[in-house]
Amino acid sequence: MPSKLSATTAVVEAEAESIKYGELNTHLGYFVRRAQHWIFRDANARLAHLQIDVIRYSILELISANPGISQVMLSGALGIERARMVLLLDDLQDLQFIVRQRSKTDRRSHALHLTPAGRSALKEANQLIAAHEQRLVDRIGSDAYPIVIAALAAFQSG
Amino acid sequence: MPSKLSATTAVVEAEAESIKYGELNTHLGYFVRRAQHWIFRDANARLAHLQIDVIRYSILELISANPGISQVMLSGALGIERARMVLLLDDLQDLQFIVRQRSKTDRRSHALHLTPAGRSALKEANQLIAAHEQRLVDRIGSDAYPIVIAALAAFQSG
DNA sequence: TATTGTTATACTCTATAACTATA
DNA sequence: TATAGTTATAGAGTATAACAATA
Repeated sequence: MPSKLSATTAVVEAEAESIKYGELNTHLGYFVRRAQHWIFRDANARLAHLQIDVIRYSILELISANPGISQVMLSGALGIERARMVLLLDDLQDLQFIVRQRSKTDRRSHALHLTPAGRSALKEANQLIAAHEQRLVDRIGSDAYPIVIAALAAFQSG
Repeated sequence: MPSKLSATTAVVEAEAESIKYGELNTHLGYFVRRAQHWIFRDANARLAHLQIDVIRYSILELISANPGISQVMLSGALGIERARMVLLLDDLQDLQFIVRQRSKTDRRSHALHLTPAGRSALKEANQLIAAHEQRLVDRIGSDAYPIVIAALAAFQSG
């Protein structure tokens, strides 16, 4: 940490500190938005060299946990429109991390699977994300962390 | 609540329930994303008839709490690019909720103020948001709620 | 030279609608 | 008729760069 800031930076920080947040200080949505911004920026930076971001990582993880899952089920599970999922899966297919197989029981749908390269990338991603997660624990406290996860899980449905 | 679901819906729900979330169940970022989606959808629906959303509401609240604030300070406080802030303020000005005044001390910057209509809209918005917030408390529990707010406040800086 | 507000551009994400092939 | 995947389009959000007025 620098013991001395430039005059410009000091002024900006002093001004930022003097801002009053009013009712926003009592609104969960405001804090959730700031937290998401911070978390995604940190996680995306860690995943960048694998050429994926947290959204594409989540897709890899879900295919890994549910081999042969269809595109609509994947879309529903992650809250992503199926039209957008097509493009995201195109990216992962271009990286040769996944394959789309015609379902044998319903020829309209694709059965999604990881390739060996996809499994390897996911393994590394999970290590990077574990380090990221530890940083979050350190930041909010190991006592509060499980409470926050349990509380936010209330928004899983509906 | 319907006592009976259509066959199609029942199948979809059964499939959705059988999905495994793997490592995602241990990642704060995943829960934060789902929570933000839920919270913003609920809050935006409540604010819709005032012709604003949560972002524009936050701007009104910050101008109210900091009369005469400049556009860059507002941008910095809310984490919105100043180029985007211009268009958001245009919207609020078109609604006649705010005015841009030339600063007397620095003619480059605008001093932002609420109009009477803006104060009135903000007052109603704060009531709508208070009801929304109570719904959040009910959903995550009044014991966990302050812990979650305090924990997520750790992402305010940096 | 640097900053404020502004305009412009490109990219991403979201939301819809429509098309095809299958069921 | 309905569904899975796809394509296309429009609107919103994000990120940059550049410009005029002002400091």
